[in-house]
Amino acid sequence: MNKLPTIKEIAKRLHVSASTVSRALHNHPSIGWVTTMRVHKIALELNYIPNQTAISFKQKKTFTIGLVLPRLSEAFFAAALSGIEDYASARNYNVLIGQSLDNAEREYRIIEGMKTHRVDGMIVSVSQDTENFEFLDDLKRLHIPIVFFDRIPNLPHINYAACNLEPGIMQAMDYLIGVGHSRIALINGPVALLSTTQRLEIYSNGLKKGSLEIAPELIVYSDLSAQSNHSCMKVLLNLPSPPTAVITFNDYVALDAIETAKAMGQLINKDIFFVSFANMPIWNYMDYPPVASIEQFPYKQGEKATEILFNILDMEFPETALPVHYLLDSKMISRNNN
Amino acid sequence: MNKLPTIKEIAKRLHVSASTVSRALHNHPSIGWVTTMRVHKIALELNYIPNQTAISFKQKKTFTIGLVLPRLSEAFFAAALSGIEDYASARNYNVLIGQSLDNAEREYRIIEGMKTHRVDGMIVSVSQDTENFEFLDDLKRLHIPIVFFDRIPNLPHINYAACNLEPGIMQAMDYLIGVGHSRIALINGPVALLSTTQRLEIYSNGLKKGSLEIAPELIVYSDLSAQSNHSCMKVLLNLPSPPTAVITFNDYVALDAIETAKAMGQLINKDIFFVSFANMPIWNYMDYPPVASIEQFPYKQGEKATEILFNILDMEFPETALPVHYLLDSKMISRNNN
DNA sequence: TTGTAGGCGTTATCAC
DNA sequence: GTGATAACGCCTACAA
Repeated sequence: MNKLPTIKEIAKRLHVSASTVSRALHNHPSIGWVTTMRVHKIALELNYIPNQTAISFKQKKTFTIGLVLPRLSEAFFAAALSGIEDYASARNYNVLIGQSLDNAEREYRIIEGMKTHRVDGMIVSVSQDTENFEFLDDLKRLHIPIVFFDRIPNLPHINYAACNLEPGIMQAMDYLIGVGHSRIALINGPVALLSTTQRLEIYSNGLKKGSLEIAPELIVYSDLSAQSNHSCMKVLLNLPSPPTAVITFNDYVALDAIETAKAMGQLINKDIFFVSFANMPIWNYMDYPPVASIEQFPYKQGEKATEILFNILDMEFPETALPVHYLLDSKMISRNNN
Repeated sequence: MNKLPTIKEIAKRLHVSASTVSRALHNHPSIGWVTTMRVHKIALELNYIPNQTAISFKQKKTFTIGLVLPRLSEAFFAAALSGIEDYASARNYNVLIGQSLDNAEREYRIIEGMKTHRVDGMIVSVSQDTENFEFLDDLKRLHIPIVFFDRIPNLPHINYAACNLEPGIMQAMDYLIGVGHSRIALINGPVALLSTTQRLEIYSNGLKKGSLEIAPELIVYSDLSAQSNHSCMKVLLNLPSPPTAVITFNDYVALDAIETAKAMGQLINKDIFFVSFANMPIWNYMDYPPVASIEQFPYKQGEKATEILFNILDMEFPETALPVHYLLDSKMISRNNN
């Protein structure tokens, strides 16, 4: 049972003290050039691998950030994760990941784990049914800064990176109204979500701006299940005066809605037009894509959230940091090839 | 600057020793019922949060597994990650993640980091150009078991979970030949990948089994870039006797190939048929999906890899563990609705 | 330029 | 049942 080489082991071989080795390995200027070289040489020979658990323990710093996402298999979050991992790894930080599956209790357990793990910071996109935010107090006590991302709880004094839906939706509404649509529907999401409220509000403003009346029957709510998406679309098409354009809560809703519309004999981008949120890369390959997507740049959002987090981590007195709100402007991507 | 409560702090308050508190918190049977209760009560009052960095250091165990994937934004790997995270979190393990972006050097650095981090085990899907596997020696020295997954290096004595492509491809070949195709092309991947060789071999066997000749001009190789995918398909369609069916390396290749075929005036699932690997959920929404997909069950593969890893972690003498090879049978999913 | 000593929070061993 | 003590590997005043 041969043990792993430690700093002490290197010290013994070179007849110097452990502190000298420690300093030499960090290229501390106070250590002589010769000694430093000799230490590095032996370290290489012995294949010394520093023990991060000891370092983390001593330094009270793990070089790890915790990331909590609702669902890793959703393209949007996978892209965000990618951006976060990129940014963190460039800063030599590790990413500890947890998926809540939109379950508040699971989410709580994940955060609990990350607290005991003493991650240096957290990035969280909260689950749909999270109502208890007591964990924020603990995080404060532990000096673990947290940045929310995309799914933002309605709380004061929090850091977040998110998308400003306004520009994208307004562009889409302007466009739709501009080409003559007057019956524009909205398949919205769960009312508990902030972004649902936002969509509704901006949608209403868009109609107003275009001098159109709000028709309550054109606003429906899906719980985001496939079944619910389908039935929403069905309801809309069965109206006495059905919509000619539909804005859907996200791409997954759009997929289902488009499917339903086709099944009900509608010609996509002819009889009826769709606008969706998120812009899955895959749309480019589809035959009946939405006429426009409202791009929310998940990768960029992830990067930005990480940047905010690292800015806080780099501060000398993070506790004095003011909350940072980063709003990335959404943007309409048109697929109208007239 | 009020410090966080530690075991010592609890001990002081109760006028007992730190050892007693530690044991009580773990509900050790040797500690009296009353003491145990009192400790738990105070711990709750003080909101004691155990310091995992200290525990990891002391126990030489981090309750963390390292996961290295080529690309988090690929649906296949995102699904696998989801399976791995599920399994690990159910066992109260954390997942540390790194994406190599199919870059051997990046991958090396990630693994380096996970070594110093002293993860308890690793799951790796190697990058395309990884040739140096010296890190395996270090991992052995560190007693960090490693399980390879999906992308398996050609080395002896390794644990892995992967998909056996044979059943899926054979089913697809049988099907295609059965309905009368005799010009079946293969758009294969980079020759460096084991799975490329496998696809070629099984494809050949399939032809032989169906008493068809191997036509070398029907076998082309893509570097998996969109451009390369497109040009592969173009080459095939420009043959004097073009294929009527094409098996593509994966879904992304299929997307491009189908696009090219359409652009060149081919009617999908009429003039020409496609078979692809992986079965992205999105195909169900597409108008011209491949007639069949060879499903590789990424979530399940991820779960299985994790299961293998935990079996090793649970062993008393893991160093004596024989390599475990888990091959999940691929399966053809038909979209033929005749 | 280098060495000494102490300690981070927890657990295991041994003693009582 | 409980306590005292040492140890894990590393870093950092402070001393020399």
